[in-house]
Amino acid sequence: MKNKLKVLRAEHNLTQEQLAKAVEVSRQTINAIEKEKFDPSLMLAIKLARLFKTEIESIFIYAKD
Amino acid sequence: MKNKLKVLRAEHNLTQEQLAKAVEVSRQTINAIEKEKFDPSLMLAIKLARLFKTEIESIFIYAKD
DNA sequence: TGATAATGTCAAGTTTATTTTACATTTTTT
DNA sequence: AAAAAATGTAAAATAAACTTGACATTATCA
Repeated sequence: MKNKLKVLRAEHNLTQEQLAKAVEVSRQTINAIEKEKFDPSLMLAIKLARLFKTEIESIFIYAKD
Repeated sequence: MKNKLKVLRAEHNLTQEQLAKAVEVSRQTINAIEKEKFDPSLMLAIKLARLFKTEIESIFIYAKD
């Protein structure tokens, strides 16, 4: 699954640390998601979408097969 | 986190087994999510929203605090 | 009513998300 | 250029999602 977190974060002028705090996870979690080491939980995805006032699907792009 | 899976599944006339197959998880996973034992992964949530042609947020409702 | 399908649930195991700690590298600021 | 801030990364531990298999209960149907 691909994602646009890094771009969104840049657009909003946030550090990984600040974003992490805003959605209540560790900085390493944000980093790992940006680096696409793993996908966020549904709850974290919802929090991120809310924060950036956008759709989950426009942040996290999953193309089937 | 609350969800409307059971209702959606009923509206679409699907058994847990059929739904499980459609989104490629086990029947027990569907059952556990309906019973709110745990939340789906982001990928599974996306698949379910696609299948039911609706928004993730209208299936899975997370109220903060 | 008796058979069959559907659902609920449990245990044990695997995989994935997330944490903490720690340190190295890169970027920004003074 | 030196200091400080931000990012990348890794290991070890924990928690959560998910699997398979098995069985019990409930609903549907012939």
